[in-house]
Amino acid sequence: MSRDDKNDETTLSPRAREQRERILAAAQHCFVKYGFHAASMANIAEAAAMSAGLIYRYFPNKSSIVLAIIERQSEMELEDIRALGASTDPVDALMECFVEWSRPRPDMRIMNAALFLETSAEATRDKQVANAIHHADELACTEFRQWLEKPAEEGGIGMSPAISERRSLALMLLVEGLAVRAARDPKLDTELLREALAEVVHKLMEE
Amino acid sequence: MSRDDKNDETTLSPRAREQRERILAAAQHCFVKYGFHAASMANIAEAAAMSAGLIYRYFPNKSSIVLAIIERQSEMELEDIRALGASTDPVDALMECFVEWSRPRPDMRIMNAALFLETSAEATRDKQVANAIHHADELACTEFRQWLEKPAEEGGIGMSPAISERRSLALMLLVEGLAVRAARDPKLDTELLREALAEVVHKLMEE
Amino acid sequence: MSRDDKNDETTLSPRAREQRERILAAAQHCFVKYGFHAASMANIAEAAAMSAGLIYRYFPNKSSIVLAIIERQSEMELEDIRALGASTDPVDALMECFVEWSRPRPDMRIMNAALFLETSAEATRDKQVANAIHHADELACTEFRQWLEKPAEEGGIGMSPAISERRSLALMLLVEGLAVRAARDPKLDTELLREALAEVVHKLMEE
Amino acid sequence: MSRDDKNDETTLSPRAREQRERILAAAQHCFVKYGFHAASMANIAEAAAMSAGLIYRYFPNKSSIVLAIIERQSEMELEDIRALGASTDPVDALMECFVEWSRPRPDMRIMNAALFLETSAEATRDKQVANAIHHADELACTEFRQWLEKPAEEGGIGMSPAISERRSLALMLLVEGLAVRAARDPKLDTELLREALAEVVHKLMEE
DNA sequence: TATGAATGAGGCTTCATTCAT
DNA sequence: TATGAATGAAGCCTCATTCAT
Repeated sequence: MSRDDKNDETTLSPRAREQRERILAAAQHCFVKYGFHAASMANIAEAAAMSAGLIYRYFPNKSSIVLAIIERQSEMELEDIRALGASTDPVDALMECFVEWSRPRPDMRIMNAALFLETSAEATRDKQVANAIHHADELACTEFRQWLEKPAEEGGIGMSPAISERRSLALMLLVEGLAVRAARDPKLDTELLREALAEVVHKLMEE
Repeated sequence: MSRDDKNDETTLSPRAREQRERILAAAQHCFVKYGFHAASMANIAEAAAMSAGLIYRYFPNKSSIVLAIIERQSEMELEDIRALGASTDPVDALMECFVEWSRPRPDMRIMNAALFLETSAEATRDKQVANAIHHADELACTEFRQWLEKPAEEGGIGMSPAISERRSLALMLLVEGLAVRAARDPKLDTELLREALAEVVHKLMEE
Repeated sequence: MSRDDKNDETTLSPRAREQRERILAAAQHCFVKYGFHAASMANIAEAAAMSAGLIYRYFPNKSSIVLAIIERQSEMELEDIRALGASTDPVDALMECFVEWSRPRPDMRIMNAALFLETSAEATRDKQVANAIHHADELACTEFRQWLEKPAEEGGIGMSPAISERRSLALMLLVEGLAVRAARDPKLDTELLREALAEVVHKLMEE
Repeated sequence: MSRDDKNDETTLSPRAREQRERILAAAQHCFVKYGFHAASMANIAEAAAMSAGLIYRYFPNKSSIVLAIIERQSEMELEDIRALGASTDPVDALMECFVEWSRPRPDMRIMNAALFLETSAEATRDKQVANAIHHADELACTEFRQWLEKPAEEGGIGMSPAISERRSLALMLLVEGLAVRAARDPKLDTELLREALAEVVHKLMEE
């Protein structure tokens, strides 16, 4: 969370912000394609159409880029979850997630299954990543609970906190399992998946 | 699956098989600790208490070790799933998985959450890994279905194939979500998790 | 000595001279702090509160700055020696040198032990530096001799040229040894040093 | 002083010791030629006729090589001082030092004026270097004092400790000044230098 | 005049892999 | 069979220098 003031988004010139964005997009592309470790700064530089040296004007080192990507990714996850709550049919929202995550070249979207899994694995080894992830997960979990507890008069289910605690966890397992599936079997029969999801999700939303 | 004949397990001398085993155990240890890319051949050689050069007598290169580890891992997954079916209480079996996966140093066991996730991510990029994984997943899924469909007279639930197809998929999502949780939040409250799992699993086992 | 005409001090506008001065002061500061090689143009630019690019309007490259600093330094050395001759007690003057040279942050003064030593070492490798230094040393030596030979009626010692030739060399060894000491042992007991210097200097000033 | 056990000279294989020696000789050569910072690992590798990577089997990084060279150099300095005490005429010994130090290519000897000066300058900036140097200087100073205090019946001067404290410091200044001269003016008239040294040294050896 | 973004070469270091022994 | 020395390519990063603005 604590960023170098130099790169603090609030004090960045438009140009600098633009460049950072370009680099992050390139990095995201390369990380998806090769993985965090296998992607080289040269790969990223090429994808960003700039020299490798220039990247270091905007990021102090490679791992800060990784971290920035992880933070961005976490934000996307949160948005996904919010979309899930906002959608008429949560199953549709989940399916959309699956399809997007398993797309071979998700250029436009930060969230990507392989990245998500690698990030999760990295949390096991890198304290900084672990912290970033933990924070993101807390937000995600809260979001799930608020969704389940939203009163009926607001169009929600109005689940009791005692139950929502368990159910939100179950939902997280499901969503994260979806990410694993997206990576391991991107060609999974979507109809079958939809049915399976529909069943579980509905069971989980009953009081 | 198509292995170099030289290393085909059926033609291997006992000595060779032993050495391969030693190397794989060491590699597993290192991959868990550092990740596939960050673990070096030197790390593995040291963990195996042999010279780096010797490893190349048993494996043509690093990625063949990775592949072998992935295959072994898949076998362990299968065993986990079988244990799940065999246990009196599947929830207990799941909890055991979670605890083992999230252990900081699972020296004795091949299956490990971080490894599983990294492997899954790698499937996105490496065709060979993808194939190995796909095969493993099919076996796993079949196992789940057989468990759900086991006739009542044999102590099973006797679920109908039409339903078990969906439910086995849901179970996989759950189990794989568990792996993600184990990596992202190893200190997760196990009591809460048990309750959440119990609820979903029981719902999924109802006709 | 042969400078680029563009930067010849005689043809420089006051503005340009001012800028050069600012750069040199910054460079001196950085060279003392980091050493000739470790100090970067970016460091110097920051210390001079100007852009890196602008420096190149006043100096063709980094090594020309190094050379300019060396020349300035030589001038300071000469002043030190003159101060030594002019002071009532040469030992006091030497002590002052030592203290200034070994100061951690001699911001105001160009002469600095570490810089002096690095410069001397560089003379071994760079012909231009060697020339600059040789010239400076000749002036310094002459200064010493003139001081020793100054007639008694002018308040001097009136040493004979035959002897002053040797003694001035001995004095240089002493002063330069002082620079080495300042770098190697800046916390050297100044009282002891004063006594040691007093003894030798007085012996060297006897006919 | 505290070395990595792996590189502890007492546990090194003959081969390893040989290689370390080869690397150090090459490094010494390059450091003299280019300076500590300007000499690259590639330079050293080439001079040692081995690949750059191989150097890292024997030294963990460049600065450990620098430190090793500094330690060796300090040992040579000590030997020089001992030779000075042991020689019939200390002035001869000093002259020999000067000549050796100022040789353009002192391949056989570690001690070299430029290296000595650069080391001294580096002590200003690097704590590890400062420590190594401080230790070396203490030994050197002790050596000087023991020489001056050696009783007459053993062929010494038998100087009193009170005086030797000052005189040994003066001698160090002189010797170190000699190093500076060797770097700054390697073509200095040796006859003149000898006379100058003879005079001061003899004065310093009188009670 | 002044900026600072941009480059490209080069520096240090690691590591999979080979090979003489 | 086993070692571990050796290599070379590649990775990350820094920096003097240039150039469009």
